[in-house]
Amino acid sequence: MATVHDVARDAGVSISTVSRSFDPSSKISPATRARVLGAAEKLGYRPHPVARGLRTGRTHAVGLLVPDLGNPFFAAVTKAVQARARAEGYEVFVADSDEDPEVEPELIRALAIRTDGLLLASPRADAVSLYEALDGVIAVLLNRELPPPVAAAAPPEPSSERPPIVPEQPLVVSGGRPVALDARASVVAEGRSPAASAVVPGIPAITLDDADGVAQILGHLSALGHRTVGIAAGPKASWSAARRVAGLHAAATRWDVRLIELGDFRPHFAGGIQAADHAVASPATAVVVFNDLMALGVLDRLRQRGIDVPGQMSVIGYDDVPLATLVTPALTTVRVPLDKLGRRAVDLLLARLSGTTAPAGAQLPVELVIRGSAGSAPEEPPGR
Amino acid sequence: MATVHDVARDAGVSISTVSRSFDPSSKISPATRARVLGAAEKLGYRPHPVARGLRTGRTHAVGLLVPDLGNPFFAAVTKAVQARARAEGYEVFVADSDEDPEVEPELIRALAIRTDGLLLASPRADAVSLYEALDGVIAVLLNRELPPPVAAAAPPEPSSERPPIVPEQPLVVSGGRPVALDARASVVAEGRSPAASAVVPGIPAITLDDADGVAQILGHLSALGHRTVGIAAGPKASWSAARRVAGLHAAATRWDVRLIELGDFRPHFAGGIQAADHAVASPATAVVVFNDLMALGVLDRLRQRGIDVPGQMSVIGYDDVPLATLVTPALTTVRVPLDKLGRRAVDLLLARLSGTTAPAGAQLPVELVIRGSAGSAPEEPPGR
DNA sequence: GGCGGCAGTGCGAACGTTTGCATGCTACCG
DNA sequence: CGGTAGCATGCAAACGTTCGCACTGCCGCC
Repeated sequence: MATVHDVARDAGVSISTVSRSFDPSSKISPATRARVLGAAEKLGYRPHPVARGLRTGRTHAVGLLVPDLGNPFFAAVTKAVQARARAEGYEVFVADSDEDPEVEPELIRALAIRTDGLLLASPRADAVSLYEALDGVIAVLLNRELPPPVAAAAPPEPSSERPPIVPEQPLVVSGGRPVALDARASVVAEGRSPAASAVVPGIPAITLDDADGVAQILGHLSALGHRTVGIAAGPKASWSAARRVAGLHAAATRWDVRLIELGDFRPHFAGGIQAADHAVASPATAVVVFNDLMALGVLDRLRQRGIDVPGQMSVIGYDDVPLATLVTPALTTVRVPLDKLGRRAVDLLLARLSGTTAPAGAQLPVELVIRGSAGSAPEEPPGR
Repeated sequence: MATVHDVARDAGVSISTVSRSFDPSSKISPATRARVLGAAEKLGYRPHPVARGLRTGRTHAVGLLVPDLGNPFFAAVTKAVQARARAEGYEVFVADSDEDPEVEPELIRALAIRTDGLLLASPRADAVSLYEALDGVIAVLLNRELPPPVAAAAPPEPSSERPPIVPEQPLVVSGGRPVALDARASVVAEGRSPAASAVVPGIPAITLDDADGVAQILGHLSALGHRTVGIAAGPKASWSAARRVAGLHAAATRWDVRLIELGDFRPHFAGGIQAADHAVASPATAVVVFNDLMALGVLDRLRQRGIDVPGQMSVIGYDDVPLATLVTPALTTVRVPLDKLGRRAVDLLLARLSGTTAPAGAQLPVELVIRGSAGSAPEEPPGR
């Protein structure tokens, strides 16, 4: 591999000049620059990223942590992140935690040490572990918020239990230790929920307007005459799962719908199969499912059991993965702007890295897309 | 971040000693080592990978190129690769080419410059481009072979056309330019095909025993009475797709089956939908599909068109992705050891990196798993 | 008792960059 | 015509490691 020295020798200049020739903001006489660039081209010189990284402290790489690459949701996010980062001259390290919250801190540390910043997609670990692991690292969350650790002044639980992952009201910090990232500006609201404009301190995050998403779902079901709907929730450790359940309860009172929590399921096809059995055993006439992968499982299981969708049971998913269109009946689901989610997260991270005063995050709007898997409630209550 | 200097000061030794304390093969008095390690622990010291990389020329990172992370096949491979590499102390960069052969060379170059070696999963680019881009880089192929560029002595085509991607007979190189990687040992055969033990020069590769896979498929279909079967092939640029088609033709003569090539399709659910229409329009009573994702599309489309599977049409997929079990009828498909594929590729790459004389590659056995989507041929030829 | 050997440690160079500072040169102005 | 501003370039240090080499004791052997 050619180095600056080789180029310098060939062009008859010093290595400083070579280096500067690659920096557009550096003043170099056009003639010299042309000569250097020519020589570099000839020798096939490319600046060595590692050496550059050592000197500048910038690796031009970012880390991405996902719970499961096998989930189309995260695969899509990864694709988007990777494409955007690369377009901005950044390479991306990917780590898959296999849905295990325990390993996340170590993965975060491993990624952080080689990268300029981290993207954490739906991390499953609890807030305390995350804050510990993220100490001193620049990060952006995707699809999760993380309020700063509570102030020591607050009445401390004597137990060493870690706080559960539950969506909390944006909390006003009285005297908490200042967050390293100083991300206290207000969230840029793009969604429709009024809460979107609330102050959310902590690590900057790109989230989805789950409240609005589930509200749209429930509104739709209510309009179709459903009065009893089941919730097939995602994994306990999922912030968005908890958040959506909370959102559903909020919306349920508004539309006078009775909610039945069918349980927490693994966010996979197989989890959906389980969920379907729970739904059938319940008086629900519709089931809202944590994600499309599960919803496809539900659909398949219902067909297997001879239950007509949407005639006897309506099913609504979340994410709008490509498969959703293609199954029969096509899945009514909530479209989330996956590529935008990834892109925005990268942009936000890069902005923070370059020191620009970036917004503390954003909440992206989602949209119910009505297809065939949800229909009018059956005339008489299901007699199964 | 603490550096060697901090640790050295704290432990009262020189930085060399600190560095050596982390190298198990270095002789350091146990007392000193303990003191150093203690200080390092106390200060939270971690060797800086970038600085280390600069000095040693080893980044302890590998690159992985995939055509599409959205495809469960590659998602699974990525997971496996990532897990294995991490276990061996390597981080992995992922690049997704979005099924575009054109961008692969640039992605390869970008990855290669920051990593110790590359894993190329089913690269779509032609051999010449790949060899150009891989000049001087250590790489391992997954699910594709790459014979070395033909010797200049061979009658050269006057045109500048790039050679198409077709599986070739393992070719005996008369005087080709020596392959940088010197990977000419014979392949470790794990499959059942006799050809598996043939000499395959070029870049080391972990492949699947496609010949055996498609032979099993055709044997099964033949036993079920099918005499006319359609082939829904994958993308033209896919080496394995071409290879499987070739394998099918070889097997067809053996079992006296008539093959109908339905066309090349995008390796997605949507591609399967197209393929299904082609199949229905043909006299085939069974269709063998390039991968499961497509096969699921076929299944769905057939159901939509009211065609019973397997009563009127049998469908066989390839890959055995998780969804295959869960759909109705469950997909008869070929199980490929995805995680093993990833693991072995990493192992092979790491072996080459460490200079151990590693095998030139391996071919992994595959296995037809019989589920519900293929059944006896209909009594009378399909009258559609 | 002297000396060779070896275990343990330190010194300093090197990896390929970037960048602050010094320097030389040109050109302009008084 | 001399001084100086400012532009273009070079010098050298620094980033945090690793590792070849040199050095210091100490032990044991003859």
